[in-house]
Amino acid sequence: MTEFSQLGLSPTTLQAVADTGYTTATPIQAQAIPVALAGRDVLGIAQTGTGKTAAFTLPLVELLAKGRARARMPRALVLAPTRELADQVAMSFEKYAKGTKLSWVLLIGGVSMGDQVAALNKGVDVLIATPGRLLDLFERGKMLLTGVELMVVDEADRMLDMGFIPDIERIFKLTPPKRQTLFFSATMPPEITRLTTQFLKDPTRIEASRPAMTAETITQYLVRLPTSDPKTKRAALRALIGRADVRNGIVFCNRKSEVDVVAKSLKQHGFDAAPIHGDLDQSLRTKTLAAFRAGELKLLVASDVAARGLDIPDVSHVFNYDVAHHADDYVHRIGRTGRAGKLGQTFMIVTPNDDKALDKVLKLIKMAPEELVLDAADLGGAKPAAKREDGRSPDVPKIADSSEETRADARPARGRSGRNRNRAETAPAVVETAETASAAPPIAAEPAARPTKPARPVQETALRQSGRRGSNADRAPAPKTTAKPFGDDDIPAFLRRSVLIKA
DNA sequence: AAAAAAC
Repeated sequence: MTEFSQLGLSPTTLQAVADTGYTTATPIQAQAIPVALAGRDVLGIAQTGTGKTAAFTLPLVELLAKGRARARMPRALVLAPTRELADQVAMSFEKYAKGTKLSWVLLIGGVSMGDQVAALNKGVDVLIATPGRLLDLFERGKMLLTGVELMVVDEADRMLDMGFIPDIERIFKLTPPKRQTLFFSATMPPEITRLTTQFLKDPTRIEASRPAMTAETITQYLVRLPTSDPKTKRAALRALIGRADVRNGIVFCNRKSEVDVVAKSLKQHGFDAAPIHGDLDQSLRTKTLAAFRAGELKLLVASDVAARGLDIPDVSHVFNYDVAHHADDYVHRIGRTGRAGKLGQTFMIVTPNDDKALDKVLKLIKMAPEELVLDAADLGGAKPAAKREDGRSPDVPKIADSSEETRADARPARGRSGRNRNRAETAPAVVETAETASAAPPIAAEPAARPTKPARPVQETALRQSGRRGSNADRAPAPKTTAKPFGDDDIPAFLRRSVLIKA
């Protein structure tokens, strides 16, 4: 374990780290921070959730602390593929640049340019941006990139997926060649390799190897339906939500239109749900995500905009209303739960149309999720209303385990190195009846008694642009403990666990 | 196959 104090960070930065409660660095942080502080380029091959954001934010804060911002001449640039991810980087700056005079601005689309332009005119040290808005502002002559000493590219392979590579290339060329570059990607397809050989100078390659994909902290279930009729799927979803002791959950759909329909339907049935996807107004996206993070919204119905990288600690359930067409997305989706050592349950609804997609998912995760069977009656619909004393809805469907699945004994984590191929130990099959179901691992230790706070004002979006954000008090802070790895919240627990493999 | 991202 590497202590933070060993990494060459200044007392001010260390204090900001200490304030978050972390003392030990994750592997990517332990490796990347000294290299970056030495002024060298970094090629970080790491998934989201390895503590990557702090691995580049901290050296950035440290390296920039000395100089001063000039009008329209930012000194550092961080690029992220989605608005929400860019916002997360901004939150990281908010934490770690606290003791410095460093200023930053979030440059993302979907919000007015006014505040962004004002901040640029005034002079800002760090731009945290999605490529589209950055180039838009650049073309309008709102900033020069010739003063950029440091550039960070986050989630490069996702940028590739999204068609951003020409933009990234262009932005690279707008910055001076002598800049220092910190480049992160989960995978290294040829296009990305080409980019790094072209724009990075003798980078130090740092690899947090691809982690194991599932763990005993995440219990995965699969529900087969005889039909792909949307009504039946929605009824099944309601039944599952009603059955599970959902504290908060994300429902993933493959299409934006489906997100809207499912969210609307859930609301009509009395569930506390709201949609999030790329076609929705940015202020709504921001507000919805903030409400979900704050525990004010129970169910987030999402497209894959929310599948990757989003740091929402403490999601108790993930529902795959649709089987992810891209198997990687399934792993990212379920990785939204089971974080920070908490238990999580995931449910995947499978219809006869989903065979191909399901095959790909099962191949990737190398295990067979337990299959649940819903009563025909449940497909008529369950409602969340009228709780009994035991906290369960009277019309909670009984979920019977139809499979002969066996469970692996809990194994000690084998670290993040390589895929664990532990064979599951054969144990007597556990048939889950209505009785044993209630004795299932407690997912939500917390009662429903969460204080409700008013939703955060939309106006905060504007505040963010200027780098003078409102109080952070309502953004559920990371739990403070003394001796846990730094950035632990960012690591889905399942990344550190053994894999269950169907015997 | 779809999502994401600039106006």
